[in-house]
Amino acid sequence: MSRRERMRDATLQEIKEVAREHLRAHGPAGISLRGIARALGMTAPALYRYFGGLDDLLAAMIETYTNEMCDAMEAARDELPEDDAAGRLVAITRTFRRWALGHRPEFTMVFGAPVPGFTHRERGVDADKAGSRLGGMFFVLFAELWRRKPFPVRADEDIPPELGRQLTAFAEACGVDLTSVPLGVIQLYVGAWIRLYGMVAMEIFGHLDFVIDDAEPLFEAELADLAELLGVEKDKVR
Amino acid sequence: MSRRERMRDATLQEIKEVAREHLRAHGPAGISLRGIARALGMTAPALYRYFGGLDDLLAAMIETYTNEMCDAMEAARDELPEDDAAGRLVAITRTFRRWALGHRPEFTMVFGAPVPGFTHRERGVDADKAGSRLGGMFFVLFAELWRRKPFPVRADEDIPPELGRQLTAFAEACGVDLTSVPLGVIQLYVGAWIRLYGMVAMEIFGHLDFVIDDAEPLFEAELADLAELLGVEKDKVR
DNA sequence: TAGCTTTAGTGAACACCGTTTACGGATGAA
DNA sequence: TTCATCCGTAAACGGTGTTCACTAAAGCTA
Repeated sequence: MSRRERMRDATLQEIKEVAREHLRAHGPAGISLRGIARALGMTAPALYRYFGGLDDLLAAMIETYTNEMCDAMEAARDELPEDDAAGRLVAITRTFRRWALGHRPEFTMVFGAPVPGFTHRERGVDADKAGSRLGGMFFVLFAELWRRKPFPVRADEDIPPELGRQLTAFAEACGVDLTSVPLGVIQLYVGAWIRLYGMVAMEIFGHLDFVIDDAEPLFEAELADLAELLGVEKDKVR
Repeated sequence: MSRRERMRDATLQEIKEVAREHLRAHGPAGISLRGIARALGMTAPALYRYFGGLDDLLAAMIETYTNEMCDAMEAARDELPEDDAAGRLVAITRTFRRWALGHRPEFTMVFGAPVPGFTHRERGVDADKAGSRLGGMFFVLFAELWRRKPFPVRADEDIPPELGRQLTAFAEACGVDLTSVPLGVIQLYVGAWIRLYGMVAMEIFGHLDFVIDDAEPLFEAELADLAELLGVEKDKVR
């Protein structure tokens, strides 16, 4: 790695660090190329040597944060033995919320409403990759849990064909073979993921303020509900 | 009402109309005082006679859209007889999603991540009012449904005291008397609201794209699940 | 009707922003 | 030593929210 490459990499990293500081200090809307450049003792156009523009920087940030979050969740998962799918699922779920609470602006960038024109252009591929990694993480554990100790799910014939088609396509994209897991498991997984997202997003975005002041007990109750659905013993949750 | 007041009210309305056109054409980030003023044949500072600034205008827009959405839902509800709580609940739920799909930018403003500095300052009171109206609408139907034909819920003693306290406070704020409805109903309601929010928000924000292309079957499946939980007959849903 | 007050709207200015362009140096390779 | 590559700058364009001093019209009052 040449000297030049090292230098380039260093400032690239520095840019992302300062960008994060600004994000944490002033929120997603407080990120500006000029501001970052100023903090770095540079001028704004210099940043165009490193990013195609503001949107590119934001996309890179989103990718970084998504991976960070996934890493945190995988780390929490790997603290438990591989055969404890239930424990791992619970750990991963709690970590998701904890990470969100400790990284509110980052969570907002990753899981909030995307800025139009930004969404489908630059984000596209990367977001899908990140989404699959996260979604896949949960799904694999779901499938694992079901294989070890099946929990009640909707019968294949009770799932509308159109939904079944989509769930099948998703499972295939996750690399899970469909012969070992019925469609109902996939549907239950998607439902659980929606509940988890809804819970945390509402809390972070302040949409739960009108009903509740501290969301932790509610979250734990929801978690317990989900665990019950999956046939997880109560002592695994508490 | 004086002539001046009528004039003032007319331009005020005009401003909000143009603002909405810009919102629908260019998304939430595309709303600018200068742009609106230009479309109205005015200059930007003139708008300060009507709104304290951009944030105030955005807050007013959010309030308008929230009320519109609630109106649409109430209208859908009132098409069914008062004693058909189940049917009303289903109708209201579908209307929520339909409204969101037909008003994506508006939904994003109302239910997306708030801009910091904006959230807790101007929004505060109004958002709470709107949130209660919407939340209350669902909750009242939930309570009604349970009173007519109780569905299984968590026993009071199985709900952690801290959560119970918060649920109680919420029910009181909604004006529902607690003697007629157990805590479990409130908890189930909150859970259902979270699922509904999660489902629609993920769809609108594109966070479901990696798993599904058309969310309608999934939504209907989730709705059927919820209906089952509430002991609603299958033919009420389909 | 004359005079005064309130109000809507303007123009200029300030301080930001993203982005493009042309240009200077320094670095690295031949 | 020469030459190309790359990093960074300065200047400029067009956009933004917001403030301030100001004008002109509308409404009220004596």
